Amino acid sequence: MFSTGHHRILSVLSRSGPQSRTDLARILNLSKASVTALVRELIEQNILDERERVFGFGRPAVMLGLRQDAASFIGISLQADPAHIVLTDPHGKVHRQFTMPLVTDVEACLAAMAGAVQDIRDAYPDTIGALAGIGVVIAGIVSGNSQICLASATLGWTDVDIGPRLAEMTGLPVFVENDANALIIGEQLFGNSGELDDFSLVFVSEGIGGAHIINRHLHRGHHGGAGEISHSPIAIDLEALPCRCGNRGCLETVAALPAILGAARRSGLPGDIGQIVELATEGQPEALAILHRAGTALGVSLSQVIQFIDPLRIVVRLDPHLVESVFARALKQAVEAHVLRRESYQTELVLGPLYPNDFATGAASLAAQHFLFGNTSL
Amino acid sequence: MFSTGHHRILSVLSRSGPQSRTDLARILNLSKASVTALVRELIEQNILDERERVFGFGRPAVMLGLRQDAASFIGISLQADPAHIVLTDPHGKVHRQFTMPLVTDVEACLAAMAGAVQDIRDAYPDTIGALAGIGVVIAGIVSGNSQICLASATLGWTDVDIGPRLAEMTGLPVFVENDANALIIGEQLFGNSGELDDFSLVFVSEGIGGAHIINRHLHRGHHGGAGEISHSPIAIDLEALPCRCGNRGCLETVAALPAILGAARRSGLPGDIGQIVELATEGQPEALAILHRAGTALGVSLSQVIQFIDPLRIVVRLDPHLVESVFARALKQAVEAHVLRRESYQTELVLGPLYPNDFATGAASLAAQHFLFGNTSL
DNA sequence: TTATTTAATTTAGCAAATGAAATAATTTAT
DNA sequence: ATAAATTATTTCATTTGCTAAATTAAATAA
Repeated sequence: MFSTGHHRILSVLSRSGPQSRTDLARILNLSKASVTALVRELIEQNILDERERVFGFGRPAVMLGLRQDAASFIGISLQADPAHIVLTDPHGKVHRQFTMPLVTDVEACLAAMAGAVQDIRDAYPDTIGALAGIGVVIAGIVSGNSQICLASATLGWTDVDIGPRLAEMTGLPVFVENDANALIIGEQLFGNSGELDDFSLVFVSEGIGGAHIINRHLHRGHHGGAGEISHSPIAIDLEALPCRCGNRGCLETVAALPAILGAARRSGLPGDIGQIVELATEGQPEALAILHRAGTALGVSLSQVIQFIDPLRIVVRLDPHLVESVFARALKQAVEAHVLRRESYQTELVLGPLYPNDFATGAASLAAQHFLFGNTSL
Repeated sequence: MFSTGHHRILSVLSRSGPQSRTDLARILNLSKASVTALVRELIEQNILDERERVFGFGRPAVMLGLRQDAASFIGISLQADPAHIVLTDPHGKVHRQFTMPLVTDVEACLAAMAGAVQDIRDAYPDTIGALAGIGVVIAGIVSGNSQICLASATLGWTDVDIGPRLAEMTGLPVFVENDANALIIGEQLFGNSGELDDFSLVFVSEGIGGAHIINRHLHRGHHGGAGEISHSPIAIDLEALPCRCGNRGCLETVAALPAILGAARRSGLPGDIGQIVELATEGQPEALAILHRAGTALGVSLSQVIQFIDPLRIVVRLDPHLVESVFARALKQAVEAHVLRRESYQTELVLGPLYPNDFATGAASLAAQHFLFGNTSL
């Protein structure tokens, strides 16, 4: 349908906002003749439209923008209970969202997802762009391309081909991805890191997950497990707790949400993260210690990521309460202390809140990425 | 000069050995017509030649191979004193090698390198292929493309443009690269890991260096420092030594060659790695402990690399004496213990010797890679 | 010998991109 | 107001890199 040329143009417009034809030719190293032709076709297909004119010396440049109604995408997160479902446009704006109970039975889950898709289709005849794809997020391992869930502990699935099944049921392209990977694609496509060639993302919730964009592409690793960070051996000296992986002192046993809540409970503190953060802010010593230790542990792990991979930025997404807490300060301190001092340059650390919706939005970004970029690089 | 098509063919032949035209068409997803034309041009340029015929059912296939005299390459290692210089063919075979004292004065160093190149040119009129490029290796940070040495502690250089300077003096393309990066390109092009999409390499000598091939490409990281592993915080619990980076307990203070020799000296053992390994083999407790500790420390760091990046293989290059020692066994054990158990699959760990020559050969591979592959992927 | 099979080449042609010239829409200078 | 300059975009003839289909080449099997 669309050629690489089309996708390359969409890629630039999605990432850097409206550009003129001449800009595009320069950015993409294409001739102006080619850009004219490619843009004409994209306008005919109602993917792009002409925006305001920018006046300079000579003939004004006509800016070209990605239409909000070029297409729409459904994102489904099976990452936790309840499942979240969103409908987005190509810019990542959420137009509709709801939840439904997570069903672990494969057939029932497929039926529920197909039903949700049908509901959305019924409710949205054509006010926004035509539905162009579905993304599904699971916590677990997904095969690189065949869109099969190889293993998921939360769902209890092994080698389940939800991708092809849901595609058949809905008649739409379906993309399945691991939670951290979906989150980083969402950050790349819908977030603020689209211009970066290399960046990493780590999220902290029930577990700790990580993913890397390397050379503009998601780095899956050889068996799809790249970005795994939760079992970094971090607490050798401290009272190392046993981890579900069999070792002791893994990052997850110190810095994941359940670990923080568990430590708080053992210290007689309330079992709610908001309250714990508040106590720490008021100076309560146990709360401070627990959050400080968790932040430091994650910081040390991130310093390793920085040394090994040297990304331009690491995005850390965590509970909104933690974003401005001791946890965050300890994290930054630990990174400062453990990263080899560099004259010119420092990996940027960006902390932001993680909302349950974000996984579903990430899921939608998978479908959007495919629609906009095809298999293109740049 | 050569198109992407040519380079893609050379890439396959270099990596997988001789192939028929039909094989190439299948491997590269090209039409047989294209392969015929591209191969004809490469044969006319004396890059390829026809080899033996392989008989099957129908018409026999003519195998095509990369000519040993297609071109030759000079590799210069300024990684340590003395500097090593090699002359190789496109398969990485070393045809001539020698050393010269390392000079840290920039002008003197350039003059020495240019002189060495001229000597080689004089001594080798045209018995092997025409000289097609020069690679230079330094211990330090090199800018991504402009071939400028940004910083090197051993040489005391900052922002020195040896690449362009040497290119001007010799009239040949020059490629400058960091030591670990050159080593991994050498492994990819001249070694046994050419078919792998993702692998990592770590070497242990005066320091510890690492590099990653991701998606067939060298991953330099945003400021060229990717692969940095020597300052992983590893020895928190043990008697952590101060490191030149300012922290304590870095991997380098435990597992690098000087660290091992230093620990041995403090225990009253001889200051030679061969003797230390021999003592350990005989069961001498201090020697065993020192090597075991060093191997374990490196193993723990590598387990982190495996979790974060999930490469298909990690190549570890170290002193020949260490390859079959307690160090190696401890390293493998530590990796086994710390990597999250995987059902189907395990990152392969390959230990091999590191000879002083290898950096120079790696340097030559940089030039060879450019000659053979251009800027191509696959 | 003849049919079959696989490899390689030829041929005509397409799709994407290009360079150079032409056209369009402005601002600045006169 | 008009002409000159400037920059954006389009047109058009052409090149580049590839392909599909038919053809030729060189072998084996019957």
